Amino acid sequence: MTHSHDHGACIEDAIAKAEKICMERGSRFTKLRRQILEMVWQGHTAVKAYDLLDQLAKQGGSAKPPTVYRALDFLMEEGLVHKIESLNAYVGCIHPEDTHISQFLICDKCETVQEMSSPALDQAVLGAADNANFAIDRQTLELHGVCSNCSGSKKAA
Amino acid sequence: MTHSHDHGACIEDAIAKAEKICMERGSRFTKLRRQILEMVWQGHTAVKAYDLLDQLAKQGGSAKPPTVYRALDFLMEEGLVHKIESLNAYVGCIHPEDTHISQFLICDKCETVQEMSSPALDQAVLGAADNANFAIDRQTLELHGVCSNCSGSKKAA
DNA sequence: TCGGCATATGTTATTATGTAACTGTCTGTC
DNA sequence: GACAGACAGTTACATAATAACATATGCCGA
Repeated sequence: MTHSHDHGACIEDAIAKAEKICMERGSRFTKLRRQILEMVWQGHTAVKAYDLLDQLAKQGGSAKPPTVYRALDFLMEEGLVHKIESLNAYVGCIHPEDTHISQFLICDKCETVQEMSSPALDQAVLGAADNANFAIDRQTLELHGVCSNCSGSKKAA
Repeated sequence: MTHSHDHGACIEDAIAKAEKICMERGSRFTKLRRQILEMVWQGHTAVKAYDLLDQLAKQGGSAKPPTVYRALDFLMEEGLVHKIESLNAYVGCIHPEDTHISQFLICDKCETVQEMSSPALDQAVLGAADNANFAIDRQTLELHGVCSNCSGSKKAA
């Protein structure tokens, strides 16, 4: 997943999708928002708000927290970024074009955050909530552990 | 769940279990820790660390953050309390006697936090991780929405 | 019973995370 | 160009959590 790949392509792809989505919805993908989104996408790890702040500061400006948080709020509303609650950090969404439930595999060694989409898991979550007659609005599902890269294990063919 | 019930019994039960568990393990269930645990159990909602701090302060002392956080750390280590990551708040565990994975239904109306235990969901989580060849250490599974009490809906018989 | 160790708590200070409220600025529309 | 609405800057603060050191407390063996 995270190992050797052309990450530049990931970033470009993310930005292109964001542009398209905002265009379609009539939301404004401003310079600042693009900048923040690019920073969030600097890798496949979750990025902290204050790290974004520092990076902005280094680029010359005198950025303050609200600047970053507002941009992040916008990006989250548009589904371009997710917040990882257990890390207080933010990660780029890999398929922002369709609204979806987000479930994450978070490697505590390499810090890679992998967004999952498991229909079976979705179903199980819905089923469990339904059993309790609970109407889900949003969910936080974050699995911490060690990814296949770091453990060196391979999926049996 | 949370509606009319003898909550005093819940608290007593929680404290009794905590006492027993700490006794068995040789951990010290001090006055402060008991006090914090009682406060966490003041209802079936998640409680914020700084609210605990305020309550301690009102009881006369001059409590500072580390006092509360250390007690919470202890209680979490012993499995007597869980942290709700999406709320930065803490809730009493309903069955601390056996170590278990924690999954929560969090009502955004009445704020009740209900701890779930769904084997099917457990299985689905394990299955999804296994598919990605991911070794889970710990998980955060928090479902936000509206509980059956607040929606007025009832489970079909 | 006393000394001493380990654990628990108190205290001071600081760092990390996030928001409120007000001000200025830009952009598109009429 | 005047205006409304959205965006960004700025100041101040609120909330969440930890580091580091000081003090107290309980426990155990000599």
